[in-house]
Amino acid sequence: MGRGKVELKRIENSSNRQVTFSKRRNGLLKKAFELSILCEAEVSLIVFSPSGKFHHMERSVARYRSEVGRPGQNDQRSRSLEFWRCEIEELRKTINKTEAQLRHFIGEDMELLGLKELKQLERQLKTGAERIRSKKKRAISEHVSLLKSKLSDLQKENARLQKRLHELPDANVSSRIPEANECDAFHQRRIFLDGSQQ
Amino acid sequence: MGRGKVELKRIENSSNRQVTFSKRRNGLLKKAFELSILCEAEVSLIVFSPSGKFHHMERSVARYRSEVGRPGQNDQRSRSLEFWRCEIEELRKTINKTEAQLRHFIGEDMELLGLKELKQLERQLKTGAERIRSKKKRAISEHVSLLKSKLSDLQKENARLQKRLHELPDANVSSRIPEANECDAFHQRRIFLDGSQQ
DNA sequence: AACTATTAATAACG
DNA sequence: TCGTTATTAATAGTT
Repeated sequence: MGRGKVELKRIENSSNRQVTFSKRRNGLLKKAFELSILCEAEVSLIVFSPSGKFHHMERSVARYRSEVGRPGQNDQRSRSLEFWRCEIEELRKTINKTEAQLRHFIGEDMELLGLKELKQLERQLKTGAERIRSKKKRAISEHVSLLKSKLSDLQKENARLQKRLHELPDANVSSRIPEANECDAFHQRRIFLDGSQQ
Repeated sequence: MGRGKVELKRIENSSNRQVTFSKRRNGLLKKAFELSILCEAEVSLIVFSPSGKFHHMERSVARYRSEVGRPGQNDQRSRSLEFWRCEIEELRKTINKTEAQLRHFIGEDMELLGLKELKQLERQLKTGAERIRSKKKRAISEHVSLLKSKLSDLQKENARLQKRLHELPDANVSSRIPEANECDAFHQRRIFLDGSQQ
């Protein structure tokens, strides 16, 4: 159904694949839902996109029961589905709570916080900031040491190369050779720039 | 699609319902399979017929794992449970990630962070701390206003009571009554202490 | 289960 | 992403 039939194999064009995924996923969810309504079936459809996003459609006996108010058929299937859904709900709650805390740390969603919570938050932030600052200091000083040792190595290498150049007969040198001090300055500037960018 | 459209409600005729279930279930399974191939998606479709029969279609890492890792376990029930387990695993991962971020904010678990991440973290903390400080200020000033208005009300009430006491004959007063200014000072000191503790 | 008249889904395109 | 349209695919009712 479409302008021409498609053969059943991975769609190579990534953009086409994404579009087709989106359309067919919706179609599938719709049909799954229809089946569950028309035929009173328990349907559970789970789709992970290639990029890892999660989509699902579910209409189980348990849900139907709660909607219609019909007393339960306590068969194992619906109970096990129920169990997993509960488990998942719990996990989602945990995620929401943790994410809320996270937002509090960056100063969002604070409307419901009391003075006490704000104070605690501030203290935690202060501790955190101090620890991070000291960690950063350490990281920077390590980085600087590394740069210094690189600089020193390069300077030594420079000296060695210059020495070798001076030892060569003039005939082997085709173009102008920079003087030792020019060369040094050139290398040192390069190194300095590299360092400052990191 | 068929001779006339159908409305989305339970098919009352039981035989029609069974036929439709069978047809649509096959269609759904087919489409789910196509989606998984065309778009490289992980798809799990589980259908329980009204009479309790189980049908499913899946193409996913979980299936691969359950078939390759534990060859004996490929009965239908355990496979459907496998998907829920998978979903739960994903959620747990999300929780772990969020909690790690949270620990970063309080300055723990920073061993693996680079300079860039540390800088970003510091900036976020700073912003957060500022927002929290201003929110706290607002909360405190609101609290102080509240206390002030309470103070004012109490002072008025005091004045009123004292006036009534003075109007009474001396015989009705059993103990010493504080002077108006003593009373004021007492209240103001209490309120001041309350305010400074918060 | 097979058949078809119809509706629904969707591939390609804008 | 969103809408349109030419086509194919699914399927409701029928045999």
